[in-house]
Amino acid sequence: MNTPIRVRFAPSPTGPLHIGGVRTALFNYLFAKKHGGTFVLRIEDTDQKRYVEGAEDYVVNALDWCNIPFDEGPGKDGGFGPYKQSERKHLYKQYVDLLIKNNKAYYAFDTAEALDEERKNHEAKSKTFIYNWHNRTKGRLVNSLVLSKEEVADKIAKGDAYVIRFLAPQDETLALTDLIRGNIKIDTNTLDDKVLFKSDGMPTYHLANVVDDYLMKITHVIRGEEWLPSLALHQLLYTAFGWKAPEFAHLPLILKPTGKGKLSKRDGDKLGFPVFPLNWEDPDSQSLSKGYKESGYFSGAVINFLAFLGWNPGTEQEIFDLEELVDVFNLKNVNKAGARFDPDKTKWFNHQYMQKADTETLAATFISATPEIASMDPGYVELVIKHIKERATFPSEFWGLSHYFFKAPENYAEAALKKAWKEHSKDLMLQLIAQLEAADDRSVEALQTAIKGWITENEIGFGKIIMPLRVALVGALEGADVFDILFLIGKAEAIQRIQYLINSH
RNA sequence: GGCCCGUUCGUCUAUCGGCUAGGACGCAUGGUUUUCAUCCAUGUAAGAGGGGUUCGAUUCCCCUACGGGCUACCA
Repeated sequence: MNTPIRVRFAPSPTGPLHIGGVRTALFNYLFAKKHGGTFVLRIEDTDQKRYVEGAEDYVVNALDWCNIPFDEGPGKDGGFGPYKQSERKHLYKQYVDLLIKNNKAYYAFDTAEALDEERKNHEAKSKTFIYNWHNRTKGRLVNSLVLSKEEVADKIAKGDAYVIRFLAPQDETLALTDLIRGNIKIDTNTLDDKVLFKSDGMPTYHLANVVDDYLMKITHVIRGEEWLPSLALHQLLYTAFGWKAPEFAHLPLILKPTGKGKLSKRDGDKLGFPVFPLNWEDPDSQSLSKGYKESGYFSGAVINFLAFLGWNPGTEQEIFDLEELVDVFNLKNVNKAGARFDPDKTKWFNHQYMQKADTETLAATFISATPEIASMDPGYVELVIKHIKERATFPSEFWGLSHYFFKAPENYAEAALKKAWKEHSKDLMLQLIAQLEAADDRSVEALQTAIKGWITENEIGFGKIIMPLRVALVGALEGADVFDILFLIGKAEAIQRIQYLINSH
């Protein structure tokens, strides 16, 4: 009795998929998986002018990286294909003709220039030009509502350009339902007669969207709030066709971290955080926009923080993997208000995921990304990672955090030297070398016991030993536990580094 | 301008008429680390304003303000 749940993510290939788009895809995915449904990807490329080469592949790759692959879509036919609207072009005309036949739509021959002119005139009188009931049969507009049947047929036969407009009903109050926002009432007199079919023979978004959702048996339309104003039109279209409309849910928008408006590409450039999942090189300007992937974000972290933009589980748990999200996701917990994007919190999420990440994998990527350690033993690198990952948010920080595990410092930080290197230091370091040579170095603990014991017994003071030792090993007063460093690089290397500091100061 | 949606700490949010308004990020302070970071603890800080409804409103209704979206032969 239950109809199978089918949702779709329907981006337009006009550029790289924006992080807001990824969130829409994610919520669709979560909803589908939660209900054992199907997640469909449909490419809405009805506007050839805005088509951008590579954008479609980008969407697929991005979803793939995010681990939210589609069940049906381009290259994955589930019996409802094709999944690109340009390949479905032939389907739409018959539906719009049906609307014309039933007096739900009409031909309009107004040129773009003529309409622009109307708009300007209205604006000059500080009025708004709306193509609908109050002027479609009056004024200067040319359409099949005012022309005779013969005139219309004649114009079409002659090859005059035309569009097909929806005939919005008059004096009706529409009761719309949104799963997130509840009931919305709309006066149909405020609606305009939207173009359904363009003069280039392509449908507009509104027509293609409704027809395809119907043909693809979509049960729930989960999309961004920017579509809320179109809900009335879409509902009306379903009614006009005599189809049962799907359920609708409009997601709150993702807003800029600071300032006004919704998150845009420029915010990322300006504030230094990605707004795209993957790198994107603009084919025209050749300019590169950084992606989350290439910036060192874990896809799980990106998904996690995206899920929390406009949604929350109602509990105090914040870290969720994809499966857990599927488990607890609920449209009822989606907020109505727009959510400001917070780059700091995304970094915090990434830090959390860094701690959970597999050290062997981290070591492997670290090695391949760092020429200095290309020939290092992966086991050793993994040990190093274990010691430094708690201080890292991104893998790109690894080298800066761990270089002293691989090579001796080439110079010493001025401030560190000033603080740690005193009159007695040379002598003490010489003594330390002697202690190290004799020390049991089979474990960190043994090493630590030996050195600490020596310091305590002779009442030298930890600072006098540990600080210059750290400077010798690291080159600065920073880094991991000094005994961990000592143990990992080995006492021979450590002695060499201490000797070098003694000789040079 | 018109239409629609929204409004709890700086930010993301919990609260489904009865709370000292909870958590997280950020920030501050303290502790751990004789380093730095992490980590831990504590602190900081909110219900846009005005009317109703009610014994009682952050929660329900209305108005105003503010924010956002849409207003193309773009999606």
